[in-house]
Amino acid sequence: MATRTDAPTRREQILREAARLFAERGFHGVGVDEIGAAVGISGPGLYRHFAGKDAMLAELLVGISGQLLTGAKRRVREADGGSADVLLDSLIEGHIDFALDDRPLITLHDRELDRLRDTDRKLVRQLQRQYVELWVSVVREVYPTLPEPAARSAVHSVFGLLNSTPHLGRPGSLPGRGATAELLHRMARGAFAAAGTD
Amino acid sequence: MATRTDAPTRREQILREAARLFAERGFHGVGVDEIGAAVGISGPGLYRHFAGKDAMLAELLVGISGQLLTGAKRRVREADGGSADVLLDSLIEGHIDFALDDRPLITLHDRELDRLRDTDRKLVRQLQRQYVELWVSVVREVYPTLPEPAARSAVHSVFGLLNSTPHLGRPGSLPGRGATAELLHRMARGAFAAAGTD
DNA sequence: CAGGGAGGTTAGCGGTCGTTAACCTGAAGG
DNA sequence: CCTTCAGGTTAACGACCGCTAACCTCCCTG
Repeated sequence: MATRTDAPTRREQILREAARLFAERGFHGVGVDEIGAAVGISGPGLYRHFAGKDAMLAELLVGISGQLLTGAKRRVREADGGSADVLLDSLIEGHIDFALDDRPLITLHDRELDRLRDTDRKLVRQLQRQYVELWVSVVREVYPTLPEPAARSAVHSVFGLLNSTPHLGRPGSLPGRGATAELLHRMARGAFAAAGTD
Repeated sequence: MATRTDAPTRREQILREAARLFAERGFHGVGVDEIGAAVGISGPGLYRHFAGKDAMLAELLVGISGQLLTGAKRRVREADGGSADVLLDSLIEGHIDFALDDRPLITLHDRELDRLRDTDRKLVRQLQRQYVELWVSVVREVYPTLPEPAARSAVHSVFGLLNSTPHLGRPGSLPGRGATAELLHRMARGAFAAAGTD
């Protein structure tokens, strides 16, 4: 067969397996030997690709936060001039896609942040904050009576709802990806609507 | 028999601090010396009260799951003969109280389960499953058209929403405990309503 | 008032972990 | 054909961690 569009580089392979293992057993619960074994090399061979175990986690978390924020900004741009209501649906859809397709990353993203070095942690926190604030502004446009602190709480809570995908049973026991995505979407909108209705 | 308002025993003190530390830095990220220091004794002194570090986590997780389930069963009993709608509100209220008052435990409860020994993990899983199924049956009574798999997914998602309290900022930056509880309650009901409306 | 248990202490052992050092190898390039 | 180098290997080091051993010291009680 012809080479695929992008053969996954070894770095990406390592990051993928590291994410899975970190999500399963926690950052401190996984040894570098295990990560190496997961990609067919062993232990110290990883140091040809990363400065250390911390660097893998940092790259994962920065990547996640950046990807979420970039995607959200793109959606805002594409919806320019449209209704805030449609934009909110778009944001929800994007977040659900991410939560369903990259469960290990979603798990890491709100679990292992404190294991980062100061500089990396601040960067991730900043990206996450921008993402939240973007949502908050859209939510407040859809529900103008909702005070900002309540809107921010509501956004965090809806993230909790959408990020519950890892608890939803392994893919296969679900009613199907599309049905699950739609259910989550409806629930998120329902939650926001309930928050915005005094 | 035991009086109800005892001064916290050393065991309880240890469990409390261990829960906080485990939630902050992860089970593997906390050393026994730190736990000891948090209660004013040092390291190995903990072994006068617990068989080991694992035993502390086990007691915490079994305690959480059991407490949630017991509380839910009590609420079902007290609501006997009443409407399922009121009962669902009662369950939500109980879960919110727990999520707001014991944030470290809520964090541990869905994060460190895999660090348990087989026997303990199975016990915790069983308690959690009973708790979920209790919610599912109540939700299906309130929204009879909702299929069981969808109801179960909805329950897990609402747990994700309610358990988002640790992300809501330290207590003090919130609009107040009562207002936060009410907001979470409304959002949970809104999410369920959206799930149950085809 | 002996003595024994509850609840501490410090020293240290054995194992694990992240990381480095030193070495190997196959393929590309002039 | 020789060199270079990316990408591996194994050995080993130092730090840390969970836990045990050995010992101490109150306080309660018969």
